[in-house]
This record gives sequence, structure tokens and C-alpha cells, in this order.
Amino acid sequence: MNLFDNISSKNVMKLLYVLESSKVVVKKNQLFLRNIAEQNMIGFIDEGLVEVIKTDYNGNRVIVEELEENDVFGTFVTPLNGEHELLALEDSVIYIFDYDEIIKMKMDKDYYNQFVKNLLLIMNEKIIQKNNRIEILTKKSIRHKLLEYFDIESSSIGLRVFHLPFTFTELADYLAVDRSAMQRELKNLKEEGFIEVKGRKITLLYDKY
Amino acid sequence: MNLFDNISSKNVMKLLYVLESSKVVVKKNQLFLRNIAEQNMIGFIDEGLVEVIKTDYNGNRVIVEELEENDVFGTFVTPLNGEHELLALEDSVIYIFDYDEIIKMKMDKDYYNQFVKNLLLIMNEKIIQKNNRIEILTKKSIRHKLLEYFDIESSSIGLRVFHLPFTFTELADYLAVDRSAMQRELKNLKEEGFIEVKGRKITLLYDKY
DNA sequence: AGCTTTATGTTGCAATTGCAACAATTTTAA
DNA sequence: TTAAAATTGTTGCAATTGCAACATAAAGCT
Repeated sequence: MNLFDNISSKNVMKLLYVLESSKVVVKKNQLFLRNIAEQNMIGFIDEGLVEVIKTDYNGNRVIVEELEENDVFGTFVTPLNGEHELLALEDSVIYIFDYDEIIKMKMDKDYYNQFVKNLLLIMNEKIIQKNNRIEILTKKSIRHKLLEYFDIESSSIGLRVFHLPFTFTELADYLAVDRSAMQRELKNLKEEGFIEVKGRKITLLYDKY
Repeated sequence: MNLFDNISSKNVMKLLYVLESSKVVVKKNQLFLRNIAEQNMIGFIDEGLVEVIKTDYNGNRVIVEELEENDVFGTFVTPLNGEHELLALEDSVIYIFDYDEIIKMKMDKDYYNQFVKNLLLIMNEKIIQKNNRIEILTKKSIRHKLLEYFDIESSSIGLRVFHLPFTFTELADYLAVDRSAMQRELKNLKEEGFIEVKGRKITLLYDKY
């Protein structure tokens, strides 16, 4: 699901104009949008590759999210505050919308209504992802977090074998647990015959329920 | 923000009809909608008071959410699956919409577009709540979870004093930690002079940053 | 009012987890 | 291709947490 699905490129142009979107063109390795939290905004990656980066109180930079073409970001998608900034990994083109502008707009055009619906569908996807993560994070042990994650991942494709969409280090972040403790638990699960791990390929050896 | 804000009651009626909503009337203490997960649905509490209940594998019933008049629920708001059901705490009237129906509908009416925008705003609120909870749940100690929660709660009203919107038992659930361990940590925070607790009134004694 | 249920407060103890530190392997970039 | 950076794998140990088991207080119900 993309923001401009079912809208002709001609009408996309009109939208960009009417909604007073601003076009941001950045070069590779350029930092931009230093204070993204200030506005109630929606960003759209038209071309390129961008990372959302958070600088924590220690001054450590953490990658919050990676955004590719057609991805949407903004306060309504990811929690962004003054600590966040964006880094272009490639030359990129980004459009910035004002969320309130979109809502306030009175406009009787098909393409505008389609746009709002697209936004709705995207938010729906995001909510499902967030619900899944909350479901995982509320589990009280690393083991149960892992198993919940595995179940969600495997159910979504309907197979008991799947590939991790990120590194184990990132998985630990996603589950909000210590990496080495997670590694220990993965080892236990392997030894007890619950799972098989080959690189990022995970096979669930237990039956669902 | 309510689902039918800025829509006249006459047009609300039309919407209910056009979107083929079904009206569910239930008596106090009645259980209903046993398999809410099946459909991609949106529910709206028109009158009454309703609880979302989850029966876990042990057969324990857990209250997932309490819904009052004008509240919206459904798979796109709360993760619902076959284990969930609804319980009317009072005589209630609920409208059920088919989410896909809403999206597919081609309709050039102000009230329909307003309705979609309202949905968008509601989802926006939900996303913010979920982001907040994720921010809290990813903290690694009970102390940090509490402090993050306090900060979010106090920032939202701009005061360092606020009332818990639920019991301490429910707070422990929200933070996904053991209640007694949380109690212990609250005691520590009190003794170290970080906070003051009187019933459900919390006062933050430290400066923000 | 009296009974029942739910919430709060507390503690000991065992289990789990985070942290630090390191080696080995893999990936990335010049 | 080679050096640098990032990821994976492992372990000991201390700190945190969950769990069980209470006592007390408060709230809800008839």
C-alpha cells in the first residue's frame, strides 16, 4: 500500500501543489530535518534511501528506522521528537505534508479522497505492526517474547520457516532485551528442540498450540 | 474526537444505512460478538458501557479494555482474536461497520468524506497512544518504565502533578511488569525523593532534565 | 450494614536478565 | 584485496525481577 496508489501522476502533481507540500532534495550523507517533531507532519520518500536517527542522552546515535522509496514517516507513524534527525544514505527526494492541512482541506476531488483513504490504509498497517510489537513486549520473559515474535512472523506468511527481516542485534532491539541474553535463550530453544536456526533462517519445530 | 463529529444526525443515519452497518442491542451482563477477529470490523459504542475480555490459555478472563459511549473498537484499534469477546456492563447499543466496505465505497458526499477523516484522526490518536506505550515498554528496568510513563503523563497535561487514570494493579499490567516488583520500585523512588504518592495522585519532585 | 471481592503493601527467595568483556566470524567500504 | 567495522557467539557475575504468600485496606454489592 502506497500513499499515491490509484491516483494518476497528473493528479499527484495537483495534490502536491494543493496541499502545499514542500519538496526536499538531499545529497548522499546529508543530514536534514533536524527538528522534525515541531510540526505535525507527514513525509514521503519519493526517491532514495533515508535513515531516521536518534541521538540519545549519551550522545550515541541509534538508527530508529530505515526508509526507502514510497515509505511514509512522520509523527503519526513513528514517535519523533527533537532528538531525531534524518540522514540520506543516497541522493533522495522527499515530500513533506502538513497533516492538519490535509485534514482541514475541503475539497471535492476524487484524487483527494483517494489520498485520504490511502493514508487510512497505511495507518491501519502501522497500527497492526504496533499492536504486534506491543503483544511481544508485554511478554515477561525473553523466551516468550521470542516465541511470540516467531508466531507472528510465521503466521503472517503461513509457514513454519521464515527469514528474519533483520540482524539478531536488531532483533534484540526490537524485543527490547539484551542481545547476549537473547542469544543465550535462542541457544536454549535450539537445544530443547523448539527451533532450528541457520543464519537468519528460522524453523519452528513445535506445533502451533 | 468522535467518529461522527461534524456530521449531522440526519447524515449519520444515512451513513449507517449506506455502509450497511449492523445495530447490536445488548442487555446488561450479556456476552456478545464471540468471534470478533473474523471480520475486519469497526465497532462504535452508541450507548452504554462495554468491556473487551480475553480468555487466556489458563481460562483466566482478563479485561483488555473498557469502552464507553462514542468509543471505537475493532481489529484496527485493538488486537482482537478468537479469544476475545465483549461483555455489556450496561444495556448498550453498538454499531458494527465493515472496514473494507468503508474503503471500497465510492461516494461523493461531504458526510462520507468527513467520516473517513474522522476515522483518520481517531487512528492518529491511537497511534500516538501505542507509540507512547512502546516507548515505555522498551525501557529495560521497572524504574525507567515508571519514569517514562510519568513523564509522558505529566507532559500531556503540562503539570508535574497528575492522577493515575487507573489502579496500580492496572498500571503494572500497562507497564507489563509484576505488580509487587513495581510496588517495590515505587517505594524506592519515594524514599529517594523522586516522587510523592498520595492515593492515585503522583507528584514528580525532580526537574525535567 | 455486613459480606465479598478487589486493591494495596510487604517480604524472602529463586530465576532471569543485563552488563561487561572478549574471541571469532562476517560484512562493508576504500 | 585488505583493513576496518559490524555482527555473532560465549561466559561470569551482580542486579533486577517475577513469583508466592501473606496482611491490611478499600470498594462494591445485596
